[in-house]
Amino acid sequence: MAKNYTRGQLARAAGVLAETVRFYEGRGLLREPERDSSGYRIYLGEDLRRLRFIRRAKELGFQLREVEQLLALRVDKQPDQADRVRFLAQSKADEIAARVRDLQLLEGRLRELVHCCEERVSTEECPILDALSKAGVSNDSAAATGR
Amino acid sequence: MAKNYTRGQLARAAGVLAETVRFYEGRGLLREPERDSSGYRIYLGEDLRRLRFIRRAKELGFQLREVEQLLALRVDKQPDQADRVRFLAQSKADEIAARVRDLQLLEGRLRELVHCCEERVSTEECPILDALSKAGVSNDSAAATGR
DNA sequence: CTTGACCTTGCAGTATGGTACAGGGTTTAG
DNA sequence: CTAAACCCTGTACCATACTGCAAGGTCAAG
Repeated sequence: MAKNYTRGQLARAAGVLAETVRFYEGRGLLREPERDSSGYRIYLGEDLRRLRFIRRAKELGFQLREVEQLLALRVDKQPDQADRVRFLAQSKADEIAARVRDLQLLEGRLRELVHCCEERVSTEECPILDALSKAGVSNDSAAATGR
Repeated sequence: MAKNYTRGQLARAAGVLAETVRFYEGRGLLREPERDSSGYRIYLGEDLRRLRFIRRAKELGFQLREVEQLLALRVDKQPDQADRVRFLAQSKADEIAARVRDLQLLEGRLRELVHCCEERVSTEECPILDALSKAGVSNDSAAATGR
């Protein structure tokens, strides 16, 4: 029982609009599907899985370009590209791990804030700004000359 | 030693463009700063912390509207609003926790993929699409009528 | 006292990611 | 057999978030 879907059915099943499906097809995120005798798109279960992945990944804060990269991470029986895929997968995994750490930091601050509210402590003692103070690309050294 | 910054210095110290600072000011994400005798904006350390928070939160996948909400989570000595703040902080924390779970799932899949590459296993056995298969809003039941 | 790097304002342009028609054909329920 | 609810294509429009430019003022170095 391999079901097929029309564009609208696929969209509904994945929780997006039908127009979005066509947009993703244009962007190359979804393949160009087979057509029936009257030109209607015929989608399969794998398309649904893919579309759901795209939607979920977007919700996690990835841009379409990044989702594209994630979806491209398949070896496709060309073992000479395995090293490239491995490198990309590792980079992406590390990047996600860093993101998780920051999100957990922020979550911790928010939970502290909840606690402060319960204890009616002034917010000054629960600063949320400190949650994300990692350096990153920012170059503090070059600035602050007093004026 | 409380340093002040010009717009450009603040921007550089936070890792954004000077024009972005003005844009954030217009959006209300940064306060309207004091001006010196010739109209130049004078920023303080707290502005830098705030701008860095905005940048980092954006990198974590929050929209400016959400960043605004996060930054608004202060009680400001009005204890009657403490319950509202507590509720918002809790919701946001829960939301982040869910996001973390999904990201960790995806990270796990990527690490598996790395392993598959090392072992030269076909990617068919390391499907990344399964990483994010949670239901969410999607209503599978209504679709798939075969045609 | 000029040159270059900054600052000011207002406003226009860009990139991303959809979202919404218009004008037509198809399919299915009553 | 008609009406609703789909589907097709092309194209225009939208929100979000910047990003750049023009026209001018300021400031620090040489």
